[in-house]
Amino acid sequence: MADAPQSSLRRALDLLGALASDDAVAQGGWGVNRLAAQQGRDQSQVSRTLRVFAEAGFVERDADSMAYRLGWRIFALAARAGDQRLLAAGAPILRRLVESDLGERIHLSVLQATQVLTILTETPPHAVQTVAWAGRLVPAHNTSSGRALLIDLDRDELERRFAGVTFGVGGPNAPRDVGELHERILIARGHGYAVVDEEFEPGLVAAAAPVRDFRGGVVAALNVSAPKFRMGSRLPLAAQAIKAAAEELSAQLGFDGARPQGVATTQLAG
Amino acid sequence: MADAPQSSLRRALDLLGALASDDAVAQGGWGVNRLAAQQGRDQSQVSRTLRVFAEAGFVERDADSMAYRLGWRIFALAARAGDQRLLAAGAPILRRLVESDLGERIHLSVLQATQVLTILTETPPHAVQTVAWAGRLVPAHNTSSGRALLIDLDRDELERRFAGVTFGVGGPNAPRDVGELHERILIARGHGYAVVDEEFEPGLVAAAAPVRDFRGGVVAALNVSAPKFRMGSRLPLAAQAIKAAAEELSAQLGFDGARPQGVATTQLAG
DNA sequence: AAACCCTCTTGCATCTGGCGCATCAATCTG
DNA sequence: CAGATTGATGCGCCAGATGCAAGAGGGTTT
Repeated sequence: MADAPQSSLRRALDLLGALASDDAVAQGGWGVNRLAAQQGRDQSQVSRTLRVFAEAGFVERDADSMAYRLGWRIFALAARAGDQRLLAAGAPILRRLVESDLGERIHLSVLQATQVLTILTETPPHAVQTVAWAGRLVPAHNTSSGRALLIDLDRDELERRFAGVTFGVGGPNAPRDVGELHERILIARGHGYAVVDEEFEPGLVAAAAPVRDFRGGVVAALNVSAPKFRMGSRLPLAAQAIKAAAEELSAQLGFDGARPQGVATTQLAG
Repeated sequence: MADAPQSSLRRALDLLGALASDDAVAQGGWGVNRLAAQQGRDQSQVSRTLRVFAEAGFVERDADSMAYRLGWRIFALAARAGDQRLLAAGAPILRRLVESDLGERIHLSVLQATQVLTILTETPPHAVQTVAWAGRLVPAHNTSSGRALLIDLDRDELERRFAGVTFGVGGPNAPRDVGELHERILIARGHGYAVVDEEFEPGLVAAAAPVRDFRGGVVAALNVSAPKFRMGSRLPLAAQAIKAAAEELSAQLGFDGARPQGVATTQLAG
């Protein structure tokens, strides 16, 4: 904690993250006190910071409850954030996958440091309740999406990226260190898709394939996940379907089959 | 210029705004220098501030051009708070609609497989009896809300989605198969709103318009329904009012008018 | 009614950390 | 090669973020 450059900005941004948490959303927003307690900060600072956010439209305040929630500005920015072509081209592909072959949850996700951020989800009709996975962060090392997103990285890059990340949480078969992660990535590279069997969560299996853009780098991952009892034997087939769909999506992004050597497309610190 | 509390945060947020400008988006992001010049700030500060934004995922950097653009994290925040915002922004719009122009029942609903789930209702004071529509499920194929929610789907997607769904229950004019449903959806797409005349229930007419979020996809439908004897001739007018309100709600959800590419549709003004 | 919460805002002294100048490394130019 | 342009960083200075404590509403209890 010796160094703290721009830390006040960082703390301010954390407030936005807190307002997007499950609890805060479910409760229709949080008040200043609640936010301050949750973030371990003084109420006065939270109050002042939120005022600036509110003036800029990043948050807005419920007139009755005094609770803050994310404001119009965030949504306006979101429309211009990320790769719009990826989203536009991805949506119909997800819909098709979920309606036809697989009938299980389909996700499109991107890499964020050592985590996987789901940006699009499509759930089949028979799903009881739609859990909103969009916007959620999960570890990259024990998920199929993560391994698809990391599929081009060599051992050294993995070591660097996962330095300081604790492995071993999740399902029974999760990789225990970078070495094991690398081994499984090599297998995925051989197949062109990644498969996990009870790594992220007990009873859950999944398959994912990388999506590349015109530069050849991996920009996203398409994946399917389902309970093992339902998907188990069909998993290899599902993986093939996912791979084919990912290749189709890649083609729409201008990928011509040639992948460059050792070029990371998006660099993210973490 | 006397007081300047939290002004550094304000300046930082302005950087995000600049990155969301048409120019910045069109050029695939801006570099540090360009941003600094445009904001009238020192390059060093912009550089340091953007690093924090990047670490938090609010912006990301193109590895080749070094240009910053808005990151997925903003998208994720909006995705997680989307439902909350739909309710929060929707409520006053429903209230306003019911109090002014129409004076009939207004509903906000979402799609659940092949059915429509109503999540918000506003009834006029003179309502005979208030049936609690919120939480209720009705078919999508013979309701205006349903057709508004399905407005982007092409014939193939409809076929897949409605495979195994029995049509023909409801009012006298209900569509009899997917083909007829598709025809009526095409009409709705042309108008920007859907109208039903005694399809769901004899004697009932309704109009609905799609609500889109920052992703461009349809996330909800706004609709008005009333007895034919009371609404009949005013229906086209009511449909226009609903459409305008739906567009306003869409704007509050970050929809910027750009529909996802998918199937190119007729670009209608007004 | 006063007393007692709870909420959030605000005044103020302290001193962190944001600021811009300067320099430096790296990459494109001609 | 020099020259221009890019973005990163060391450093001294003081704007401004911080946290305490007091104040102002708004409820609920006694």
